Amino acid sequence: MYKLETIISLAKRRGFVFQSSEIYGGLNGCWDMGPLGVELLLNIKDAWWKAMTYREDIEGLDASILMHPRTWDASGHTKQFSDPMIDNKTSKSRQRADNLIEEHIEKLKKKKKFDEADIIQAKLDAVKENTDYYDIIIAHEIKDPVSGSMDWTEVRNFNLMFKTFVGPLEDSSSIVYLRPESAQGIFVNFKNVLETARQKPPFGIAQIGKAFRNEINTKNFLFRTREFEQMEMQYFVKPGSEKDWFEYWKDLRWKWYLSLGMKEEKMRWKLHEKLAHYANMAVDIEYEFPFGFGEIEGIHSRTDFDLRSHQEFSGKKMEYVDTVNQERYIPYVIETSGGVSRGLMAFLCNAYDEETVTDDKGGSETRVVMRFNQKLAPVTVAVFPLVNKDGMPEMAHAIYKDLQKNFKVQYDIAGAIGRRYRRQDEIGTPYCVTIDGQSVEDGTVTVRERDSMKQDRISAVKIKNYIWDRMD
RNA sequence: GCGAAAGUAGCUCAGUCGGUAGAGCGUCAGCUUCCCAAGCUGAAUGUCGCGGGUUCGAAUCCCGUCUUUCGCUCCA
Repeated sequence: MYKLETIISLAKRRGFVFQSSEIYGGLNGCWDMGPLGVELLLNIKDAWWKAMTYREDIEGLDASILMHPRTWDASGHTKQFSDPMIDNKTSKSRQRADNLIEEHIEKLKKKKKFDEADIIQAKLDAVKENTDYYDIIIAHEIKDPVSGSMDWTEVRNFNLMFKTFVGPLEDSSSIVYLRPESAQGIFVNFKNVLETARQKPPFGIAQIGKAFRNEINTKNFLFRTREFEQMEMQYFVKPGSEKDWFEYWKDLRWKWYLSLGMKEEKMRWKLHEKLAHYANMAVDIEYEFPFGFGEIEGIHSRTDFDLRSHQEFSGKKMEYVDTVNQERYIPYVIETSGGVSRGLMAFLCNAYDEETVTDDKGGSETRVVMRFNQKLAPVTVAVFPLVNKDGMPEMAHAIYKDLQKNFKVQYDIAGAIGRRYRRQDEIGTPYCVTIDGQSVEDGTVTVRERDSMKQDRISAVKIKNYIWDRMD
């Protein structure tokens, strides 16, 4: 297991990821994709888009980030997306008020004080205002688990949605939110897509887009950021069939990561024990990062919560009418939701490798190799003239220009050939094409494969097919 | 948000007692080189995170602030 700093350092050194606004000291938890990072990012999104939408039952969508404020009333975010927090003045610890009370109830149950536990539970269920949490905490003398003190502040709300204003007047009537999830853009367009794309359940809508959450704190490089991108697909199914489709998508999404070279031993399923208000089944795919396992994708069975809620709040019917079987229903939804930059970070960690290589003289050194899957590698092929003379640069450059029509290619003439190979290893380029003295005479080149460092001599005109043959 | 640590060249880091900055690697130019980073010559790159204070003088001492890392907390 390599350290996260090692990977961040390489990401910076080679132009994968930079800190946002770095020259001004950076902005907390915001990151920019450099020249190689953006290629990797686009390759991940492209692989996802093709896997999800190049099939008959899924349509694409790109919804606006700003949405009608009522959207968030319907989705539950206005209410549920703000956490009631309470601070302890003695220990300076901050707790979620509702969690604090729930823990207290658990403790009482362990002590077999069921009567008191039930009373508090009933009060907790009836909470309407933040002061209600406070009253429970004071009335039942709930102490700070850190200090044991009861020196609490009032309960305050921490809203995780970014606010901004539409139009020139910054008053409450013009408040809009940056979407905290991209899913709602799909739900509000359910009927539009259903009709214009002439689909019927089971079918899905896929979208890649940014979402924003004003997290209390950001963490672990790209893992938790306030601005992030999601790859989401909402699959609409007939109520009653959701369990089968849930299993279907679990299986497919797991295999998608494997198909891009993710190591299965680094992945695991995490079952949600506490379900969100909208879900009846939920699992995460987790990847083992250097700091531990973390979610990279969630597969959730969202029931008809979202569509039903939008129907209620908007007054527009969200039903599918099956004219053949003469039935109408609000579809159930299976959601697959992956974090793009979390995925990128997982693929970065997954690719990073150091190996010891020995040279002719018996010395040894460390070779840093990013073992990206060929579909994800930021640069697919690099072209080098072996030496900078005898017609080799000219031939190499012509091959470079030709490969550029189909691939992301680098041309490198600087330094010894071994150095150039290593530069490509460090950014994960799967193939290096070298033009040597024989090339100029018979039109063949050597293709060097990144992981094995083995070389094949092939005709220059066959390079593209050579790469494509290995792409699948 | 709390606690702790850190921030000096692109990266990794050194910098003594306070006297206006260095190394290795990398990068760039040229030479050399017929296959795996180590040859030769030369070059560029720093308001020492930012702001203030103390001092004749601050990378160094003090205060504030920002950022990062770790631990809590949080992650419907």
